[in-house]
Amino acid sequence: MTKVTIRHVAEEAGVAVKTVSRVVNGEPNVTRDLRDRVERAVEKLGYVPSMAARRMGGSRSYMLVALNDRRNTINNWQSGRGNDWIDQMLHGAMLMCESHGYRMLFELVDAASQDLDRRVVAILSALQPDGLILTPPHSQNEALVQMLLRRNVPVVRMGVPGHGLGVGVHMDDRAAAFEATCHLIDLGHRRIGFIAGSERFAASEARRRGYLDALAQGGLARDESLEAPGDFTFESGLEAASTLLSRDTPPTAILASNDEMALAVLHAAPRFGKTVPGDLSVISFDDTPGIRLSVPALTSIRQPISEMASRAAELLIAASRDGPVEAKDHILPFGLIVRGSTAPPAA
Amino acid sequence: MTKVTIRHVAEEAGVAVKTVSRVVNGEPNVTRDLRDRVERAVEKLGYVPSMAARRMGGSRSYMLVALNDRRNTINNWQSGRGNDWIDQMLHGAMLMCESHGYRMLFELVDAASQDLDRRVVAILSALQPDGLILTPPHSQNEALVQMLLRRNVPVVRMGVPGHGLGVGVHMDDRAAAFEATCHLIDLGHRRIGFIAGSERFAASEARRRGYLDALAQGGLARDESLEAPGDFTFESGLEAASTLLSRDTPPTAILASNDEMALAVLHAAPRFGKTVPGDLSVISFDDTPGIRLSVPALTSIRQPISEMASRAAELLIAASRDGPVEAKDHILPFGLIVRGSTAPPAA
DNA sequence: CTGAAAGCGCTAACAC
DNA sequence: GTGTTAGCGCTTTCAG
Repeated sequence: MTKVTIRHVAEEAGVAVKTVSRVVNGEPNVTRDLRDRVERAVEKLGYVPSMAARRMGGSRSYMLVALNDRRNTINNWQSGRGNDWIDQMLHGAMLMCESHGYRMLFELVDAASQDLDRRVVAILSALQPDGLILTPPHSQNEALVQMLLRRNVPVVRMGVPGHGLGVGVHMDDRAAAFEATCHLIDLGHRRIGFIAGSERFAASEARRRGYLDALAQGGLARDESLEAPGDFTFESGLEAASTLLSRDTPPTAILASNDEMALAVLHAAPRFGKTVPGDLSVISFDDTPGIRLSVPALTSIRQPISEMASRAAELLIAASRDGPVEAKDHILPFGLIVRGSTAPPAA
Repeated sequence: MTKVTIRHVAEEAGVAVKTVSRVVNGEPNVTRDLRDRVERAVEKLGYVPSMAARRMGGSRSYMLVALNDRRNTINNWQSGRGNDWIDQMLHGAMLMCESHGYRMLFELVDAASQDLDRRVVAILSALQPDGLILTPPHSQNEALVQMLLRRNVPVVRMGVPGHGLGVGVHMDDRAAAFEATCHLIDLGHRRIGFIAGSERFAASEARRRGYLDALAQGGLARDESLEAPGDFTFESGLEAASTLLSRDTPPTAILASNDEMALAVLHAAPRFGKTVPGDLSVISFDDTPGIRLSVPALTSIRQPISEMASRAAELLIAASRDGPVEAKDHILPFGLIVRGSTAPPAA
């Protein structure tokens, strides 16, 4: 447990502490010879700089913090429903951090908290990260983002457009809903239902827009009675499905704003004498792990979560070296994964 | 962005820095009056101690590291299959850490790595955590644990018994397999198949033992041709199912060592003209999120992952205050979740 | 190109 | 009870 410090390396190599520091951090102005000697000493002693000391001495902490909604996250964990967003975010961000010698710390703060700002500032004070990744719904909290920007905290907003307020890394939800709806129209559907997502999330409105865009382009009149509200829960999906399917002229296809609600449609369909995809096609958003196992497996829009997280981390790490991130949006491609829940309407 | 340090608080309250430190850390020997003054100053200034500085000055880092297998974890992420173990581990450990003012850092190291020890030591050197949570397969690597213990790193081994080598937090896999098998026997099954898990994991052998225990207690002779090997993958489950179901006298029930392989049995059954649970009952291990969605939903043994992680964190945090953790095992209760995949055998 | 010295914000040890 | 001092291991600044 004898700790190896930079001083030990310096002695071993017969150089000054600062020289070791230069070598370890890849700084210029070291002769080949000294560099070799230091590297050999580092190797021999198994030296690894202490993160804490680096933070104390220098201006960087080699750490990024990702902020997630506490309630949502814990709910997902507790219900045993899994947590695809968290998984994919870790996937993307951790690996990117790793490849740059950074660490990713993942923190939970309740988005509905009264003293949200205070809590976030407390995290920043304690951790002093080199950057902050905000996920929905935090990432759409303009007041929060503004406060952070005012404090010069490097921030990337994930899952939403930055609209000039900081940098955003996201997919085009509107285009995705458009493409999903077009897929249904191409199959021959004319009455296409839509189950909206929670208004707490900006993506919900974008998805509705995309749905309407596609109707318009397909020459189909908007029928508001084909649009049902939802809040991303299974229960709300059940209710929306009942509303839509009990109409006199029910839709032959439904676009649900997330997987959970689409699964609810699958669940509700038999009660209305509908088989999927025979009598009813279903498309969902998110492509979470479970939907491969449903019967039928769901056709779904895949969000590039790990890619967004990876990009977010990359931008922040670059910024910690080269100065402020440019306040622009990075739009990453989504995918339409066609599985068994979509088919032409019954003749 | 003006950083608030302990010195600012000391000035504001008109006391010495050490007094602030005492108050913030809940140490004794401070009068009511001074304590109040300091607390008010802390509140007013929004002071939060810097983790890095705490680590530098003191003997604690207020941080725990959880070590997971890199390959497994990344595979699960990439395949979009979800990662229940990681989710539940974070759930348990993070919340426990949070409630004690600790942080949880989650690290990936390839268990098959040639220089595993070196990599782990590098993590410890960089982070200097107050404790290390080992998960399978790292937690069963005796050499690794021994190295860690030699270096006086506080360690908790998750998912496996400690056998006196450090502290273990786990469930009783043997008893769980026993109970699952008994459930099948109680339903009236006499020919019960078993699909083993990968030998890389110690739990696999324990599960086989439990299966055999139950057969013995139920007065059923062991029939080795009812035991098929597996490695926790869907493919291996498919192969095992084929082997078992193509016998002249196929089993009427199968106990699979994890969900993935059980889902494979569900998938294979129709090919052999079997319906589940009519002709074939299936029980699995792990109770991951997806199996609620399979048809039928799987009866499964639930591992108390979040509880184990929570306990592990608790032990480590206690140890960082009160000295070494006692080298004993903590056995947490599992659950048998009965769903739709088990029923009495066809008459 | 290299090195010496001065902190970073905190706590441990010790004095008062 | 309370305050003072001396580091922790690094990087920053500034001399050489």
